[in-house]
Amino acid sequence: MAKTTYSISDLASEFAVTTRTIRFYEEKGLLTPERAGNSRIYSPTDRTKLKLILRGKRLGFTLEESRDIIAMYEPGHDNVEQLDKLLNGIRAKRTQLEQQFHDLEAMMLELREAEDNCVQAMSAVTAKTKKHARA
Amino acid sequence: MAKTTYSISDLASEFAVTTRTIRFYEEKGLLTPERAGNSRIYSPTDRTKLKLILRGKRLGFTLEESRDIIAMYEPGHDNVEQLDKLLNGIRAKRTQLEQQFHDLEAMMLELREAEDNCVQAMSAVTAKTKKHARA
DNA sequence: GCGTCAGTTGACGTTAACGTAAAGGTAAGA
DNA sequence: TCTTACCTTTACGTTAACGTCAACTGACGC
Repeated sequence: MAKTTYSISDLASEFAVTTRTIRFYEEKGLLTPERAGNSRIYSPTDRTKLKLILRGKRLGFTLEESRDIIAMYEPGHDNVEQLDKLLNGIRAKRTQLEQQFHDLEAMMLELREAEDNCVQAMSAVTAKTKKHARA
Repeated sequence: MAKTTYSISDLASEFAVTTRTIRFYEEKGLLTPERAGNSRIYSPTDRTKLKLILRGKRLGFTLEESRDIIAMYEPGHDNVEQLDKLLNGIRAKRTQLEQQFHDLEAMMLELREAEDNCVQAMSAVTAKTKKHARA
C-alpha cells in the first residue's frame, strides 16, 4: 500500500499559498501533520483539510468558521449532547449558506445586466465614431 | 414629490450596523451623504449603496471590492477606454462569482450529507439507550 | 437654565491573517 | 568542502474593518 504524503512546499505550490500560510494554519490547530525529525509530513487528510480551508476562504469564511466546518465532516461524536450541538451547528451554517446563495444569485443577475449595459454603451460609442469618420 | 431621506441612526437600525460603521464607509469614500449643517442626510441612493456593501460583506468581499461593484452599476462612462476597462472588471467579477457558486454548491451538498449522518448517529444512540432502558 | 438625546470629530485600541526578516539545521550534488 | 535547496523556529510588522472612548455641539422639553 503506497502511503501518499506531501511536503509543505508540495501543498504550497499545489494550492498556490505560501508555506508561511500553511504553518500558520497549523499554529491555529487547523492542520496537524506528522513529523520526520524536524520536517512536516502531510497526509491526504491534511491535504483535504487545507482544501476545505481555502474553499472556505473563497466563500469569505474566517479560519474559525472553517475549523467548525471541518469538525462537521468528522465523526467521533458519541453522546447525544454533542450530536445535538453539532446538528444545530450544521443547520445554522446551512441557513447562512442559503442566504449567501440568494446574495450570489442577485449579484450575478445584476452583473449580467451591467455587462449588457456596458456592451450597449460601447456599441453606441463606436457607432458614433464610425459615423463621425464617415462624415 | 416627497424626498425620502434617512438619518444615520435610521440606516444603522434598519441594517443592524453601528453608526461608526456607516461613518467609516463614508471615510473610505463609499458613501457621500448630504449635510444639514453638521448632521448627515442620506438619500435612497446612499441607502442602496449601503445595502450593496453589506451584501458584499456577506459574500466575503472587501470594501474595495464593494466599491468596484458599486461603480459597475453606475453609468457615466463615456469613452471606449473606460468602458473596456469596466467590461473587463465586470467579467472578472462574474468569473469569480461562478467559482464561488461552485464552492457554495459543493459545501451545501456536503453539509446535507453531514446532517444526514448526524441524524443517523443520533437515532442509533437513542435506540441503544432505549434498549438499555428496557433491559 | 438644565438635562438629555442624537449627532459630530478626532484618536487610540483591537483582531484576523498572514508578510517579512533573522538565524539556523540538514541532505544532496559539484 | 562549499554551495544550493529546502526545511525549521522566533519574532516583529502590516492591513482591513471596525470598536471604543473623549470631548463637543445643537435641538427639544420642562
